[in-house]
Amino acid sequence: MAVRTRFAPSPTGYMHIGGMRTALFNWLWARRNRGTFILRIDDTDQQRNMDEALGPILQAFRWLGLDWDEGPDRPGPNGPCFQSQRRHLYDAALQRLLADGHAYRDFEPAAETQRQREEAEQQKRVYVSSRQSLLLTAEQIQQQLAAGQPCVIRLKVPREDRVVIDDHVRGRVEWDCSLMPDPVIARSDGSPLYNFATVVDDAAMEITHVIRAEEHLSNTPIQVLLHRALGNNTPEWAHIPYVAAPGSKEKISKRKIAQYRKNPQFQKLFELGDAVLGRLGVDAAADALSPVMVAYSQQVGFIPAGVLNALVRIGWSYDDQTEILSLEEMITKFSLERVIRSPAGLDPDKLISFQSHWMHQLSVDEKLEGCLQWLQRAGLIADAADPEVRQYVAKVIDLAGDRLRVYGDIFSVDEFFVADDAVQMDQKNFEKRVLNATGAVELLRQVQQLLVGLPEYSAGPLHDALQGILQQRGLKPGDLFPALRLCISGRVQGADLFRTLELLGREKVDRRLSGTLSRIPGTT
RNA sequence: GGCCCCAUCGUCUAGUUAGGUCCAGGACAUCGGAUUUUCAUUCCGGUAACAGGGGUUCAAAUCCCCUUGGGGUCACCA
Repeated sequence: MAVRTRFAPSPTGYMHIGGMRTALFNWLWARRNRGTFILRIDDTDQQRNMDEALGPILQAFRWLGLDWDEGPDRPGPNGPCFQSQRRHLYDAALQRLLADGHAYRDFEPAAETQRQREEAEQQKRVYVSSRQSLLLTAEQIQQQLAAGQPCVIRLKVPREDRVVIDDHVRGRVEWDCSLMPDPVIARSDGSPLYNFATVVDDAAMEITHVIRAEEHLSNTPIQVLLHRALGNNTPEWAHIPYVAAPGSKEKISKRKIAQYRKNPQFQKLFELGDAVLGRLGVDAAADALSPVMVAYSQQVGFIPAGVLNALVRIGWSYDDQTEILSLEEMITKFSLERVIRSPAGLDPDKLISFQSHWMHQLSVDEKLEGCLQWLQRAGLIADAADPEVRQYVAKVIDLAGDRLRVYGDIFSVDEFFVADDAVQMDQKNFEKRVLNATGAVELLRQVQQLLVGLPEYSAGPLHDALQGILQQRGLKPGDLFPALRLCISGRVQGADLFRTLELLGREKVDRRLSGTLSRIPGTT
């Protein structure tokens, strides 16, 4: 039978990193089996603006290159992919269940049910539904209905049964039905609940493998029972571990961002993110964007290959060696059997490491397209289409080399883009290397003179000339290079100094040197 | 609390189904060293783990039991 998997997010307005990992596993399983991947929208409880809430989710899929065979924009042979548009199916199934006696109308007031629940808990007794409404005769039920008495519809759990599944990752898991309350499958307004709609749709869409996070494991017996009651074939199950917060076993959550900021393991990612997002005018401290969301990595300038590689290795491995995998390799190598059982924490450091690896694989042209976008959004370049700008940026990228891990890292060499008087000076090092270093200022003046008159302003000659001064004066590289770099870029560290000088060019270097040196008090 | 799940270096994991080749392998992080004008990269090297206790066995990270710990879930949310 052809494999059909689905990922069914509810439109929340953002794509969660953990959900993305679940989606990836579903997608991978479908692709590796030449099956079908379905994107279904679980919007049974949503009143908000669909476009707005769904947009970011589809956007995340498109960005990462996970395509769907059936989805919001392309209904499958089994109907639309919005649950809100499949109501007739749920209604029909409900009628069937009611007629068969697998489900019943429960007129018990919610407060009363709640009371019983609490009472059972107090008495340390397992709570199961009272089923008082089952005592009603058909006439009584009609009367209640006619009187407008509200009721929910519950599945009548066969209490003498057991549910046993053979989960692809967890193995055999079983439940005793005598311990289960009758789950509500339709609200008093007749609308279906998640567990019910899911089962109806999974069956209608002929889903063969339900691959979802472990937190759904407790929903499984209910869904199995529902499938049985409906006479469906039960899909195969694979409950993958949820994605935990770095260094913990707790499910990673959007609400705990403030906590994560204090987490040393999250340090680097936040530093990277803050630096980039700050430049883009995005308030990273606000709730709107956080590392828990897929959009965060995109905004910071991660590339799909890096994110995908990090995601696939959370809770899954191919063997004891393979770390680097392209999407294509994942497709051929992925298997449910090698999904790990215990929760796995997202490792921000490893994310960055995978990202660096894949970024380094990109050609200068590919990096160029990305960096141009970031530079433009930060207002550091005026026109990304301008051939001269493009050529210049390409050179900067080449010079930056491995320092460019994410597109946003282009901001770490912003000395190539800001105005001469807008260079941010590392004041502390400036004092140490220039102001308080004996003879530094005088040396820099001599260097400035030398550079202005240098016949050929390129890395080689620049190197030779500067080395020449050092030799002449019996100085070490450390006496000049950091100081010079500071004057022209504001930083003590960076890419090759001579190539930096060359790229910046004679005029800029001279202006920056003049500007910096003129601000030094007590000198003329 | 009930039900269910999980437990190997700081982290992600290999090894557990078929016990021996594992005084436990890889990757990231970290620490040292080499290269380099600095940083980054690259290359070498180091530190570092089978939660605890009982069994079974000639032999257990691997099988069984118990304990402990962690987590998920218990809605007219998804």
